[in-house]
Amino acid sequence: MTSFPRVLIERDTDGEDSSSSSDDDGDEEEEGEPEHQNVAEIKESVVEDWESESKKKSKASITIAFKKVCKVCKRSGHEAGFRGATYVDCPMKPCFLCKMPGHTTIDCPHRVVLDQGAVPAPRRNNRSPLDYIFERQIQNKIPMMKPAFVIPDQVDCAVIRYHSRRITCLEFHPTNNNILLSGDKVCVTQFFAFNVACSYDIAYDLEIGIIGQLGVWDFVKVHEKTVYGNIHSCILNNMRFNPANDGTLFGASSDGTVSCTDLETGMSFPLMDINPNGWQGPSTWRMLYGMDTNSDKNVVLVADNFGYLYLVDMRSNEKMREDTLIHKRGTKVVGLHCHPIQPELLLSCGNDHFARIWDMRKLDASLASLHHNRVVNSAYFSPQSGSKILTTAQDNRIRVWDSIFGNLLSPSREIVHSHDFNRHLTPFRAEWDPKDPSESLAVIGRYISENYNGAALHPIDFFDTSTGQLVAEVTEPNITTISPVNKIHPRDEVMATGSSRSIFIWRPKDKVERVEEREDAKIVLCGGSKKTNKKFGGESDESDDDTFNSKGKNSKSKRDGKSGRSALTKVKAKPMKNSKTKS
DNA sequence: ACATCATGTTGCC
DNA sequence: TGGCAACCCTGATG
Repeated sequence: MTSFPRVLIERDTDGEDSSSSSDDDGDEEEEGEPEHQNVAEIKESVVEDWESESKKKSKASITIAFKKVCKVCKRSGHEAGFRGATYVDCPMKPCFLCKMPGHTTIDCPHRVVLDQGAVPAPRRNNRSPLDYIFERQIQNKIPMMKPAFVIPDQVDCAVIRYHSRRITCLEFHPTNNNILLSGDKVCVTQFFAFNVACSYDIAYDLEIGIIGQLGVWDFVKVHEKTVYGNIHSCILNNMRFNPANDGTLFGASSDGTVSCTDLETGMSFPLMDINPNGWQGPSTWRMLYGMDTNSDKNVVLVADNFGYLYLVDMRSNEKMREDTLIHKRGTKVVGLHCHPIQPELLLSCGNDHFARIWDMRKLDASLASLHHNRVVNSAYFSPQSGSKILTTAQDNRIRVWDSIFGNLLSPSREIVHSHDFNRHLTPFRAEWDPKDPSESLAVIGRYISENYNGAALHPIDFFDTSTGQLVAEVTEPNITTISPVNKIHPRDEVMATGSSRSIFIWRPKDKVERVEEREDAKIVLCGGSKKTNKKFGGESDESDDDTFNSKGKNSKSKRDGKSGRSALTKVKAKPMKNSKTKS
């Protein structure tokens, strides 16, 4: 409260403020805001000490100042924001975590603080007879001792500022264990901006590709300071390796093509173009989002922003069937996933608040529709048996659906977890640990921060979805940014994280060399200036050839870099043009 | 320690 | 259905 100014005046007429106070829960006109009814008087430059104001304006001075208002609800008397490393919510809004009114995240029952950090509610639904049946059945099948989860919880190496924009997807190489692919995305509007302020149709006429970046990084050779440069590709919404040839990668692109990129050369060619007639206006321009490959059927599956699914033969590049509407017409299909065992089964999810299970032989009706309250960011079959489905929705809930022991009408588990939508962040997606034999470990980054000894950090959460328990929250003091993209290695005890423009490789603590050893050359700084997070990329060793070494010092100063644009040559991510031209 | 800005999407009307 | 605001913990930069 020391941050409140002593003298307050309502900032006047933000047109929408009145509307915002009306649209959000007009029920909460509590006595905490006596001055709200007196705005007119206050605007008459009645100035009050904020503390006495709460005691009903007794005196008026002449001083004029601006009243501090809450940046969330635009009202006075409180202020949302950080107090040190703890974020204080606006009390006028529903809980930012569970979305229920009446409390804030600090008091949220889904954010019980134990030791340090957040523990979710054990589960929302009461146990049903199905649960007990499930337990009895599964107990006969699994070993008595459930193997312990392996949590890669210590940063082993990192590439700082690898990409020029935020990272959108990560993919481990299917055969080379040490290769990580990363994609970023230049937004269409930015594309408009720097390409002479043109629009999509002009770009189309000019045959300008929309540029996203594809990074290929050998994270073991970071020691030897070898980082492959970035390969330009078209804007990637999703990528998958070609199951028949791990040297090529398929990409679903917003330009409506399925691209096939050769990782050696960086050359790519379109497998399919769903805008064969070119630009007919934004209402008809189709963009591809969800994608997966099916090696049994030799098809690439992609889905677009109008709800349609397309199948392309990988070898002949022929479309396999008529375009099929699989989600509400006009809504984006953001995710596709093929069942790991049964090649006919397909899972899709999209902006119509549904995830759907399909039999690919009979796509006119879905086998099941999993309803969510908000947009579904992702939906994945469990990696081994495919019997469970993990979905992430924008209502801040992770759901597990059981196709064997559950009825799929409602999730078998709901975990409240902070992963809100934010236009600046890549959408969060909960992902299975592909190595977990019990198919229960899932990872997802957390939006809201926790105060870790004075530092506001956004952990990466590991859930045991079979119990709903948070089993690990992984943090690193030097990663102060949110980590929406996380991928667990399919074979090694490794996890990759994309956080803002940087990539981090985690391993279990006992598998990481001691810090003294790794300080030498495990953090590579790419591109831009070196103002980065504290230790990572801190002081640079400019005498080095093409990378910066991390010194692990200056963990205090966040902006301690000096100049240092010079020393990055071949390693760096090519900076995007950042022209300010706008029409 | 601030201010600014980039600029996507959802959901409502 | 199309148009249009609101959007809460961003992150980089100056």
